[in-house]
Amino acid sequence: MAKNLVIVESPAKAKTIEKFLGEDFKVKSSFGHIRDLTKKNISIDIENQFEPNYVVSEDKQKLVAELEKDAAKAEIIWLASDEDREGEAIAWHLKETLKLDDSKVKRIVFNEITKTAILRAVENPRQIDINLVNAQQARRILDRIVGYEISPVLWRKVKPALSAGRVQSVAVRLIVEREEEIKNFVSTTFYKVNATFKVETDTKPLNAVLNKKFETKDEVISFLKSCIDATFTVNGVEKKPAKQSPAPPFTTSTLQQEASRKLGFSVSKTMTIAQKLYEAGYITYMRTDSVNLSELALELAKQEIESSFGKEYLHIRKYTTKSKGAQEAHEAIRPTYLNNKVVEADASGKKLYDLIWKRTIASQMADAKFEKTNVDINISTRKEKFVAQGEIVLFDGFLKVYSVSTDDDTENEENLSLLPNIKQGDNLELLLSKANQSFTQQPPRYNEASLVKKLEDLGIGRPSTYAPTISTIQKREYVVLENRPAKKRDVETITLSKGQIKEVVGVENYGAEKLKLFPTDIGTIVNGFLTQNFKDIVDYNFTAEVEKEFDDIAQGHLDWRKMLDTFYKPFHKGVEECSENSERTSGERLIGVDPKSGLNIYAKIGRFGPMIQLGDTSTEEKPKFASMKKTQRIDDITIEEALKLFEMPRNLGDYEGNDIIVNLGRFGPYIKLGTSNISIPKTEDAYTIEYEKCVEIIKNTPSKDKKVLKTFAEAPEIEILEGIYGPYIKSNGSNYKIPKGSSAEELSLEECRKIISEAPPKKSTKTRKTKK
DNA sequence: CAGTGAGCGAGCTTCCGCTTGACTT
Repeated sequence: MAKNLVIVESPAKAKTIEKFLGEDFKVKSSFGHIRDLTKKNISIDIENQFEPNYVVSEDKQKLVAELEKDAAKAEIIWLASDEDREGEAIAWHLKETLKLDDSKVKRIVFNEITKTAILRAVENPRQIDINLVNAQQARRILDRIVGYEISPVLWRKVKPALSAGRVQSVAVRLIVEREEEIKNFVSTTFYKVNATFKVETDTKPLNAVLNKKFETKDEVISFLKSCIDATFTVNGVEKKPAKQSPAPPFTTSTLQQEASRKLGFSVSKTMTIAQKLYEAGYITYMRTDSVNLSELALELAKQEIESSFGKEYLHIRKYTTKSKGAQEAHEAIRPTYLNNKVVEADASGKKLYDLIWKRTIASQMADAKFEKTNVDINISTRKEKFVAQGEIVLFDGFLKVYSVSTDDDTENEENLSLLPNIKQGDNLELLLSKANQSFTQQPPRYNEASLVKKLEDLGIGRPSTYAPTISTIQKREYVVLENRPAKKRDVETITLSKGQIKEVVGVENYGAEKLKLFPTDIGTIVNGFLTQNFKDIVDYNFTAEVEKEFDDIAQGHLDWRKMLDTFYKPFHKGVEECSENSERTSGERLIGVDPKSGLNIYAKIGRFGPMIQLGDTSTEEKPKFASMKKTQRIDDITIEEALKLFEMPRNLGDYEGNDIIVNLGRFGPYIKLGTSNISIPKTEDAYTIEYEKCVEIIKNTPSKDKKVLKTFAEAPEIEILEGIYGPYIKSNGSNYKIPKGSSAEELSLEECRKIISEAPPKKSTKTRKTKK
């Protein structure tokens, strides 16, 4: 039996390390945290100095029992969780939970997985840093208090099952406020003038841009008029060197951004693929905020660059992080072996690996060098100048393998290239001058990746939570990912050619959106409620401020319980005041009056989401209600659209003895026919769909008869059925998996009963139940 | 799995950060 037990966080890491350490060491993984506050209540004894109540969750009990057994047999237990706040806490929880004696525990850390680094770590053990652990406890408890005290206020004041938190609520706020900026944005128009000149000494024409933008068409026309008889002279030709440096290696956030821009991957898709590459040993850990590369990686990069591109392309660089709150427990994301250009993976895996390989290699390559040329051209009749820019690449450097893309989808940049041969004093002949009408652009909406970037800039959230946060705010229906078609607008183009000024009006597309984050009514209303009642918590600087205090705790300068006490007193007072005094918030808007009944029509948030109310609640007559469609917004729904919602259900008449009833359900439009319900495809409109079409849908819907493999006369409640995941047993409404190795048709009643009685109690049924 | 919204009140919802499979009918 091994004398040493090493515990790391990740099983993939455990496997690698075991190889380096030899027979005396057994390496196990804790799979992250092993215990936490209980989920069902706040789990903190606030009166008793914020004493937390930690429990080992059900899915970790087996693991903890195993670790206990291994620890009992070992002489020394090496706690090798990550070198950051959470890692230190994991080590401490392990020590506490496994009841390890101080004399047997050694805490070691390494932030690269190489034999030298690990052996060095083993030679330099230390004790658990309790200050750092306390900083984590403060973080954990503060997040729990914020989440579990504010969320219930939302349940009472807005809608059940909503949530608020230090991270998610700021994410929603960013999206809501950006939408407001867009709504208030007034586009202004301006004109950019460019010109094409004939050059005496070259056949290639010279393209230039006027150094002034005009606001009105009159200004443009007067400018072009003054060009008709003007002479154009090259005033100066200036050449200067320029360079571009490569981007640093990937962190989680930059990988998500680049995979989104270059490969079109969602944030969660990127993480799933990266996880697989990591488990296969192709890349280093994918949840990191560090841009650092290990000495080993730099050596591998050097070899690869020298052999593939030559010595002149090599430029070893050390990058330092700029992001707030980075803890740098891991390396940057890089290929484990840089000479490995292609990996065995599916198409997406190959693409993501290729991106990581290129970014890593490029980060250690030389700057690209350019020569930039600026030419200004005098106009004899005006003081404005035309300006031409040229650029030639002297040395491509890192651009040989990688160029960073930007979020700017507007191709504003001129296509820079080689200029024709010209010198100062040359006279130019104007061939064409063109003024294009342009419009100032509204601020861009966030997509998943740009939201992650913004959160990281604010120091909010961690690499392991970016993807889950994005999914949470969508699950709560605070925001939606949507596309918007382009709109059209007229654009004027005014040209001057051969002494003639002409105007043309064309049409341009603008404002198309693809997979952008839009706030919903609920998101907007909850954000309004939070910014009004919990201003400090949703402040963009809140996280940065508490992080400073967590750092003080980690340094031993601040007591964690005191810190929490200082935070809690005013916070809790705010919670109580808000739940007593603030009004229920429904975002109610009076749309107008129903022309038929004269009743008021309101749009508001109800218990089940956005709805239309016909009539007032204070009157004798009970109001009528109808849910709004997902695409409709309280802000801009019209009376006509609202009244249309009351046209459901529609009875289209008899079909084989039953009425065809078209209605809207929780899962969208459907046809009710007798006892069966049939979904109406998205291509049809439930408000206008006709009888014949419904019959067609009914006929095309396969009957839901389940394939019964076996029944028992003695026990009619037990059935063996064929499902999409293979055969299973159904008994009294519950389903049971058939153990591997047994044939479904040959199961006896006794065996079925045994499977049913031995089945583990259902764990996750709650999450699948309809939310009621 | 298929409209609900008053009011009564049971009993439920909820956070962030660290890690992977188990699971779905």
